[in-house]
This record gives sequence, C-alpha cells and structure tokens, in this order.
Amino acid sequence: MPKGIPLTEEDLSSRRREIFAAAVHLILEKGFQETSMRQIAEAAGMGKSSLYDYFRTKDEILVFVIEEETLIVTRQAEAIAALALPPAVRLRQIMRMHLDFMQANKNLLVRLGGEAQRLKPESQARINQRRYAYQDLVAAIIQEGIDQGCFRPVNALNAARLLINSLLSALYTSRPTGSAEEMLDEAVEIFLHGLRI
Amino acid sequence: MPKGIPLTEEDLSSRRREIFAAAVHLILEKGFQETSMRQIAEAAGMGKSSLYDYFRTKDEILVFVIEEETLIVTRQAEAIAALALPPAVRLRQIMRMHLDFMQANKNLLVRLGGEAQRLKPESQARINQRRYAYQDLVAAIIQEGIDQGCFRPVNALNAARLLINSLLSALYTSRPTGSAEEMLDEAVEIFLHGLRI
Amino acid sequence: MPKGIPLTEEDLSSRRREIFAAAVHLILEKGFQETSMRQIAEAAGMGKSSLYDYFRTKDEILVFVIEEETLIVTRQAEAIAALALPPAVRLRQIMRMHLDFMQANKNLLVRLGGEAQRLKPESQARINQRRYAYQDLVAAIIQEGIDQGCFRPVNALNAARLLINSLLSALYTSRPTGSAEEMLDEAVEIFLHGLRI
Amino acid sequence: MPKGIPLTEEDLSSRRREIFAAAVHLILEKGFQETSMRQIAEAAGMGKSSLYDYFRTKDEILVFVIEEETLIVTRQAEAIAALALPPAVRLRQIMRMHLDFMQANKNLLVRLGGEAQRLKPESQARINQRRYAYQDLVAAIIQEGIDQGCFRPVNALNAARLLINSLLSALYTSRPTGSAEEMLDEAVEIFLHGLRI
DNA sequence: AATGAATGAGTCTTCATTCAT
DNA sequence: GATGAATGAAGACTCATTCAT
Repeated sequence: MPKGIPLTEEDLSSRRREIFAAAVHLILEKGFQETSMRQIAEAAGMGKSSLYDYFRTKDEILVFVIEEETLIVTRQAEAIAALALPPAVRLRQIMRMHLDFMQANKNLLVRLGGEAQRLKPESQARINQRRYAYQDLVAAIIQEGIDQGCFRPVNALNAARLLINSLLSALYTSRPTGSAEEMLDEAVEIFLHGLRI
Repeated sequence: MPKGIPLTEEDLSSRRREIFAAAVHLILEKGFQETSMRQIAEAAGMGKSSLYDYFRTKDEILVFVIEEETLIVTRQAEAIAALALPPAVRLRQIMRMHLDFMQANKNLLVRLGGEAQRLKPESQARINQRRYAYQDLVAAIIQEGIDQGCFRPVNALNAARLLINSLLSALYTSRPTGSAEEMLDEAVEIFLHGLRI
Repeated sequence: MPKGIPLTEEDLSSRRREIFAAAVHLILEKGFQETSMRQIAEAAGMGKSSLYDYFRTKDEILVFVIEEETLIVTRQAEAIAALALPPAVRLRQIMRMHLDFMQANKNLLVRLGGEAQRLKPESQARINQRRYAYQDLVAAIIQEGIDQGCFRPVNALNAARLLINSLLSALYTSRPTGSAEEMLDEAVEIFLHGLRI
Repeated sequence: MPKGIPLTEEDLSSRRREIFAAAVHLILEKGFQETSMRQIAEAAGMGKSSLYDYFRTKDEILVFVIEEETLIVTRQAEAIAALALPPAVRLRQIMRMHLDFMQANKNLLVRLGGEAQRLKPESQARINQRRYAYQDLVAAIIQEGIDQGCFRPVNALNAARLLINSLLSALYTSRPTGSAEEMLDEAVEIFLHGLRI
C-alpha cells in the first residue's frame, strides 16, 4: 500500500497470501487454469497489472501456494515428529493432522497438485523440493521404527510415500465408505499393520 | 469413408481409437489441454471438423480415452479375478498387470486423470462408473479373502481403493527408490501384510 | 469466402492484398506498429482471428507489403531497363516511375521501410532479397553506361544505391524546394552529371 | 542530488545526457520503443519515476537525443565551414566528420531517425528545426561555390539534402561494396563532380 | 460425407505514467 | 527530492466450434 517504499520480502509474502486468499474460492470452483488473472485481480481488489508486482507469472501463483501449503504441513509434521511417542503413534497423528489441514483447505493441495503437472520442469523441481522434505520427515519416523525393531525392514522412503498417498484414497473419492477420518484411520491401520513384524 | 452408409457404433468406436492412437504422442508430450483440436486432426490425417463427427466436443476425447483404458484394465483384471488362486495371489497379479499396462501406455491414465478434474460433473460421473467397476472387482477379491478368513475384516472397498492407489506411489515419483516393479511389489506386500490376520 | 475449400496460393495472395488495401489508410495515418490487428481486421471486414489465416503474424503483414511493392517497382523498372535507350535516359525514366509509384502509394514504402528496422533478421533478409534485385537492375544499367564509355568508372552498385536514395531527399522532406518531380529531376541531373566523363 | 536547490537548466541537460549515455546500449540493441522506461531507469541507476524529472515523457528522450546529436554534428560542421578552404574541400571534410560521428555513435542517429517518424508533429517540428540548421549550413557552402562560379547553379538546399542523404547509402546497407569511408568518398565524388561546371 | 474458412470470446502480459510516501 | 507501488488501457495471438461448400 505505501507507494514509494520498496516492499520487504515479508510484506511481499503476506500480500501474496492475501491475494491468494481472496481468490481461492474462484480457483476451487473452476480450477486454477480456468481462473483468469483478471478475475484474480478483481477478487483481490487490485488492478490486473498490480498482480504482476507480486507474481511474475500466473504459474508463479500456483507454485507459491503449493510451496506455502506444503511448508505449513511440513512444519506441523515436524512438531509431531519431535514428540516422545512411539513411531506408530506419531505417524497416526501426522496423518490426522494432514487430513485436518486438507479438509480445512478444501483439498486445495490435491486439486492444485493435478494442475502442477503442467508447470515447467523448473517449477516442478521447486515444488518437489518441498514435497521431499515432507516425505523425508515421514520416512525418518518409519526408519526409526525399523531401527527400533518395531517395524519390518522396508524401504522407508517408499513406505512414506505409500502412507502419504493413503490420504488420497480417503479424501478424493466420490463414493465414500464413511467419514474421511474413518477411511483414513482404516488405511493407516492397514499400513501400520503391514509394517508390523 | 463409406459414403451414405451410416457408421455403426462399432466402426465409430474403432475410428475413435484410431484417432486417439494417432494423437496420443502429442498429448503425452504436451498434455491434453495444451494439444489443440487442429493438431489432433492433423495427426489423425483428417480435417478439423471431421473430428466432430467422432467426438462432439474436445472433452469427449478425454472421457472416451479414460473410459476405454479403464475398461481394458478392468477386462484384464476380470480374467485374473476368475482364476482359481488365493485372493492374495490374484491381487498381486492384478496390480502387476495394472502396472504393466500403465507403463506400456506411458502413464497415460495418470496424466489424463489429472486433466479429468476439469471435466464437467456429468462427464466425471461417466468416468467414475468405469472406475467403480474396477474398484468393485478388486474389492470383491478382498471381500472373498475376508470371508475365507485369510484377511482381517476391513471395509473391502476402502481397502481396494487403497491398494489401487499404491500404484501412484510407485509410478508417479521423481525420486524412485528402485524400479517401478520393486516399488510396487513392496507396496503390495505391505498392504497384504496389513490385511493378514 | 467459400468455406470448406482450401484457398489456393493465388487466392491467398489476392486476399492478402485486399486486406492490406483495406487497412492501408489506417497504417498511413498512425504507423504500422500503432495499428492494431483488431483495427486491421475491422477495416478488412473480417474477424480478428481470420486475419491469422492470411498472415501468421503481424510482422508478416509488413514483410508481405514491402516485398510486394518492391516487386512491383522492380517489374516496372525491368520493362524500362529493356528499352533500347541510352543508359542515362533509362535511369531517368526509372526514377520517374519510382517517384510516381511512391506518390501513388503515399510514400508507403518509405514509411514502412522505417518500421522494417524492427523486424527480426530473418524477415529483414527476405526483404533485402527484393531490394537487392532492384538495386542490381539499376546497377546493371549504370555498368552498361560505364562499359559503353559514357559514364565514369565507378562502383555500379554503390552508385545505384546512391541514385535510388535520391528519392528520399525528394520525397521525404518537410521543407520542399519545389514539386517532388522538380526536386527529383535536379537530383538525378546532378547524379548523371557526376557520372559523366 | 543537492536537496532543495533547484537544478539549473545546464545541470538538467548534463544529467539528461548521462541518463541517455547509460541507456544507449539498450536502445541500440533493441530499439527505442522496445526499451522500457523501467529498463532505462535501471540502467541510469535511478527510480522509474525520477526519470520523469528529467524527461516529461518517453518520447522526450528520443527528441532530446536526436536534437542533441544533430546539434553536435552541426557545431562540428560549423567549425569546418568557417575554414578558409574551397567549398568542395569543406564539403568533403564535413561529410567525413559526419560519417566519423555516425560510426562513433553506432549509427544511432539513423536508427533513431526511423523511430522519430512516430513522434507527434509538434516533436517532429522541433527535431526538424535542428536538421534545418545543419542542412542550411551545408547549403550555404554550396551556394558559396555557386556564387564563386565553381559549382553549377542548382538549388543549394536541394543539393545539400542530397549530399547529406548520401551518408545513408554508405552507412545503411547490408551489402557493402567497401568500407563506409570508401563508399562515402565515392558518393561525395559523384556529387561534387555533378556540381562541377 | 468431409472439409477448412470464419469467428468471437478470452488469454496472459507489458507499459508509460501518476501519486503517496 | 526521490522512489516504487499502483493502474488502466491495450496488444498479439489462440482456440474450440460452426457452417457453407
């Protein structure tokens, strides 16, 4: 808002979040690609071209949001990972937290994840860095369980991806067999059972 | 080609397949939405508007292919399901067949699956019918295992979705921990272990 | 206009000319770059995008017109060059013809020539091919005069460029010292005098 | 830089020159219109809007530079014109000086001349005033030669324009027949020969 | 039956300029 | 005095679809 003063990196970031927050309903309704820069600008209450002071490109909006949201989930997962609890319990808590986050954000991450396939490799790489951090975190817990002898020796990263993916079955079905929580719990139970010695 | 003689539904279908086969490489390279009708027509060696004799709309192409490919996988899965083998073995075979099919088709189904999010609800419903058939087939085998007492009593449909989803972790990662076969095998093993009593 | 029938190369060319003819007044008034594709389309009585069936790019319009007009001048010059007249006379006639053409076309070529500086090298090369043909034609007549001993031995191409350039002084001044014809005649006279032995 | 103290007209002018000097490479590379105010400001190491303290409009930059450079050439030509040498010799020297200047400035004036066509009439008039001064200077020398009886009686202004224009043939060809100096010398020789009695 | 010319809506993006700080 | 955030207007171009031949 102040006119002659350069925006700090922080201002930029928070403004970016505001812009997206203002436009998120459009994107959820119609998809990202189908939402035009004009509409986003209108929703954000700014001129079409001011948008370009915050995002150099339409795709940057997508990258920004995915990075941002993945980071939030990762941060929350880190907190859980640090607790003094058995691996299985921490994994359960992380998945629940993840589910809660997804639902609170209307599955935004899942929806946008689909659109991210179109991004240029360079942008995909940036996104993947964030995803990897989350996967690694989960994988570390699994590895811990393996080392402690409470899990079978499997490839921890592979297993982590499998677990995280379970969320999709729970969230992204048009033929639910219960609440998302119930579906997820059952999936996690099968997974943990599968790791048990 | 035959003039004056209306095309049978079968001719139509096989022509549709030909058209898509001719254009599939474009779609794999650039994505479906990024491939224009003109390019598809050119690849298929026909005029832009002749395309509309086979697909009333661009989106119909997407729906057709997804339906078609899902149907093929389902048919092959049905054959395996009918074998006189223990449920666990049949599930393993189905997943392997599915993986082979995906790889033979360059993950087309996964790629297109992302694009399908944009289709209008009506089209999505049509696609889902096919998906359900496949899920139900897998679920039936799981249920059989449960009934025979070799699997724990879980919601079979939920479990089926979980198993099918495992393919994604194996296929769709930019940080593989082995061959797709190995990753899938491990995932299936964890799953089956998880169902074991 | 016919809808399902491919345009012959000739149709294309004549349609291109029509389009340009319809829009030339806009371009003369405001300059080429300042004239938008929409305006050109409107002037030509067609949809914005139909324009792109005739010119793949806005710049192509520029290239087309310059090539076309240069070709016309060259053709007329060829006719004069073939006459059985002394070199000096033929040169005078060519310059007069060129002047007439320029005036009949409102100096279009001069105006557009300025804009052509912005074209990408590839397009400039295409244009230059045409310009060279014209320059070479004039140079040949000069060389003829040199060979016949009625002109001093100068570099014919250099001299040709000089002569052709004289048109600019005559046409493109905001402080004329007579009619364009008079100014040109005097310039040509100085030039020919300068070549005389 | 000095705060509170208004800039003298001279400071303004020298600051303008500095700004342009800093940006000239951009303009030579991409053309004037293709260079944005932001880029010019960056090159000049100042804020976008500070530019507007020195040039009220982007076009003013163009006008300023053309005026400035034309003035420099004129000043140098004046020095030569004042020498006690035969008209023909002075004309030769002026043309050489002009060529040197052009080459030292990478033909900037020619390039910008093309862009100047777009300026509004008012600005063009300002530029033309400067051009006229230069033309008049050259014309005066020619007139002198005529009065002294060493040149044929031609319209001096017309001839001056013709001579100055020769530079273009020498400088602005993609198919040179020698060094620019050689081409120019030959052109000037033809011209002077053409004036000789 | 098959084709391609025609279209209008819509896309992202750029830019010179202003104005509040 | 100097700055950069904000903007509105505009621009080239693409595309799915229709329709006359």
